[in-house]
Amino acid sequence: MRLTRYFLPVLKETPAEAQIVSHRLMLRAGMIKQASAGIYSWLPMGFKVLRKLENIIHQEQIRAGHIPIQMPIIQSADLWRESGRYDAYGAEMLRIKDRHDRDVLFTPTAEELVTDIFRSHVGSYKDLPLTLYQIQWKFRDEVRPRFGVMRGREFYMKDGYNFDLTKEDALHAYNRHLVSYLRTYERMGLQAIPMRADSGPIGGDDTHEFLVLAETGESEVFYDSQVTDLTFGDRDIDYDDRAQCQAVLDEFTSLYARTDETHDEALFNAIPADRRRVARGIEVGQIFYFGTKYSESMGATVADAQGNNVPVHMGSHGIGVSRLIGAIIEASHDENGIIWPEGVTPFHCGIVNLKQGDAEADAACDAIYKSLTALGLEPLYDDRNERAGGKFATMDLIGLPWRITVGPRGLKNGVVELTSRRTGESQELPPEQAVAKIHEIYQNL
RNA sequence: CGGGCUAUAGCGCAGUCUGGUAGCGCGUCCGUCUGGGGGACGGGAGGUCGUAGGUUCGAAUCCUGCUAGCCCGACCA
Repeated sequence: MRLTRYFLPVLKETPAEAQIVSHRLMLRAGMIKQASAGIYSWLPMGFKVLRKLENIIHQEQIRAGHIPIQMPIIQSADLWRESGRYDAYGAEMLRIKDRHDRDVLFTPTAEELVTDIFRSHVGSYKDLPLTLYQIQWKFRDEVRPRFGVMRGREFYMKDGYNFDLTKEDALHAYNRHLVSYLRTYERMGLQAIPMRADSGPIGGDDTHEFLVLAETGESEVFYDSQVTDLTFGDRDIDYDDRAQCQAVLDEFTSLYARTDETHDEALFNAIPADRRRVARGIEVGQIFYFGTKYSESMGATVADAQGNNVPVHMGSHGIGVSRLIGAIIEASHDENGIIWPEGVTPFHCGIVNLKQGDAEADAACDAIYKSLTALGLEPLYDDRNERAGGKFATMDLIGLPWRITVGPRGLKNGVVELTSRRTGESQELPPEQAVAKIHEIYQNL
């Protein structure tokens, strides 16, 4: 993409309404525009990142054997009365009347709807296990939205629901979700620590929240420092292998790691003092096993092998997609702007032409642009007639992980500059080698 | 939902106390010179001062209602 043909409304100054760094940077980098309190339009670059996260989530969910669907955002109140949550949910649920004066609502979550789909079409244990998920806009009418997309009212969320014959099967589904979430967050360049959590209004027995450590996190967290040494890496996983999935869960949840909701001072103090950590975290996902809570109230049963109708065991599992963008920026930025991890960056690299209009510099930039594009990479070429300082400032702000700087001075020696946004380190090398290097970086991702 | 604050050009702000020609910086548009970390000079465009009413010869400024947004708390993915 050529910057002169793109829509990237960057701001030099910070809008007054933004307090925390991710909100400020998202506004300044032209990713979002507030439409009203807690509701945002996603401008091209923000939308691009959102799509990248979504793609990673889809890939990892499908890899785990889970099946994508899409459910409506406006739902009838009837189903919610059936589960008893229409009255239980409270003012956070946005209730609307349609033209026939029927009660409808903007979905805050979809247990009722997915359970209705299930009970309409599934009747036998032979159809299990089944996990359906969607990535869809949700609405929770927060009393006080804040922190930009991290605590909006409208938010984009992956929500998945497993249906299993037995508790053991459902716990395996729970473990599958934990494993797939670990992989998902790592691909996004994030460390998200599973912590024992409280089940809240969704209800249930087993639940873990995934937290990204950040000073601006809304939750206070307590953990054993060894937990941050754990990485999933590129290990092979067989999602049908129960023992293997269980082993991953054990590995990642045995060390002490809890939010303030479930914090246990005595257990925490049993950790060697030098490993005790108290910090703040941003919740970016949560997994639940809640058994037959909805299947019983809504009659979601299957015939088991003996021909008895039994309620299915369920769980639900969420990833806050839009808030993840805020979390990634909170975890990865400096005083000049965002630093995108390679896995989620809106463009793979920036090309800065230091002297727009100079025949040689223009030609070299065009050639680099074409080479990168031919390799399947997406560069952002700053071809504006701006001075170098302005172009560098924009690139730093929007945070592309790699930058190729092209100027007449370097071209005289046959070189361009390749710079890492994260480390600031630069190397001079011929244009073809810079292209090859970028290609290599993304191939190894 | 309790407490506090704000609303003036695209963004950041001054002007309000003490009523009298609506300003500054950045951005933006045109031109010239520039050209390796937000450059210089010259010339433009852009605001019914959130909204409705009131006081007054006269209201961005004083008074009242309303709306929107922000911060702290309670709540929450």
